[in-house]
Parts: sequence; C-alpha cells; structure tokens
Amino acid sequence: MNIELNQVAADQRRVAIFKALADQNRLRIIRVLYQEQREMTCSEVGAQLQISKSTVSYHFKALRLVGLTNTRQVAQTKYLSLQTATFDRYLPGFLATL
Amino acid sequence: MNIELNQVAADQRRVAIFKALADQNRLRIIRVLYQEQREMTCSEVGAQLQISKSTVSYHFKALRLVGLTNTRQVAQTKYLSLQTATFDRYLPGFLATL
DNA sequence: ATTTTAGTTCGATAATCATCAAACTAAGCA
DNA sequence: TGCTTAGTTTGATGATTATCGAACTAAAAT
Repeated sequence: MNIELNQVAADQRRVAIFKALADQNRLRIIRVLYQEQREMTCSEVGAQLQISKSTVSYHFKALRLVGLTNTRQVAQTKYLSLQTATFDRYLPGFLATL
Repeated sequence: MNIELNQVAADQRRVAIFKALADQNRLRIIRVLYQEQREMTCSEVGAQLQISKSTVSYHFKALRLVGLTNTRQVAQTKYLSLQTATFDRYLPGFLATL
C-alpha cells in the first residue's frame, strides 16, 4: 500500500463526487437539503423540483453511492439527508457557498 | 434581475465547474499545477501525464472555459496556471485537500 | 384480499463526452 | 524560402449519461 496507489484511489473518489455534483437536478437536491436543514423524501423532492419519481430515485441513488447523502428508512418511506463528513473531507466550505 | 434568476445562473456555473473537474486527467492537471506552484505548458503536461497533445489541448480548453485556469501566451507557447479566485469562490478549501 | 403508497428497476432514446490521429495554423529559425 | 516547434481543430469512434413511462416490489391501510 504505497502513496501513489492511495493517491489514485482518492482521485477516483474525487472524480466520482464531482460527477455526482455535475448535474443541475442533483445540485438542486443538495441545495434544498442544505437549506431546509432536514430530511426529505423522494416524493417531496420530486414535487418540489418537478421531475418524475423514477428520475429522482435515479439521482438519489447516484448521490448515495458516492457518499454525499444518507438514507434512513421508515416503513416504505426513505428519508434523505446530507452526509456532511464527505463534504468536509473533499469539499470543505462548499456547502456554505450555496 | 431577480434572486431566482441569479440562483439559476450561479448553478449553471457550478455545474460547469463540477463537470470540468469530473475527469481524471483534468483533475491530475489541476493537482500538478497546484503542487508545482508554477505555470506549465501543454507539451510539459502531456509528457508528464502520458496523453496525446490534442487531448491535452482539449482539456486545457475545458478548464479555461469554466475559468479554473489562466493562459499566458509567449510566442507560440502557452503557459497554464490556476485561477485561484474561481476556486476561492466556488470551492473554497478544495485545493488544500489535494 | 384489494387498494393505496413509496420507491426501484427496465428498456428505450437522445445527448454529451473522452480519446486519438491527421490535417491545419502561426510563429521563430536556418 | 523552407523547416521546426507549439498548439488547435476536425472527423470518427466508443462510452457514458439523463430522462421518462411502464412494469415491478413491498409495506400499510381499508
């Protein structure tokens, strides 16, 4: 486990995170979660951003897979919130610019 | 010129910046510029990252178009450097994580 | 046992993107 | 006038992506 390999792994993580944020709808999801300071459901976000529920589900998955969000499930409802640790590590100060 | 329109414009800028950073080679270019703390040419970067000069030119343009880099031209040579103001405004603290 | 609710997965489509070699431009040099 | 150097632009190709509706899963309510 040498330094160069860690560098490559960290970079792949960074690229994945940037890809996840390089979409207008996902950025809007992040902003609304940050500004409302609370968990939100798929339906709630879909209604607010005017996009179909399958598309919202797709974006929720993309954000969760790169570790930018958390999901808490209660019965059939899933609550989404920001995983601030990931932002702190890879994009410190970014959320405050929104 | 209302607040919502400014918000949309700022978001488009953000998405463009994230897209520019969501590529392994462009991220490597940013890192090498940050770590070397100096201007670098297309050829120099191409040699270091082992990619063709047309591809490097393509990435240089992508970074310049979103304002992440500066270009200073001397005769037929172009020197690239980071535009730190853009990082400070949209991604404060990011460069230091590299 | 249906029906409703919340979300996921699939299939299809249209669009964007990264890459390279080849051809090109433009400046400096012999 | 060529020749070299540094970078850009132009196809062409293969890969990935965002989007939607439709079909599906699983839990809750009636």
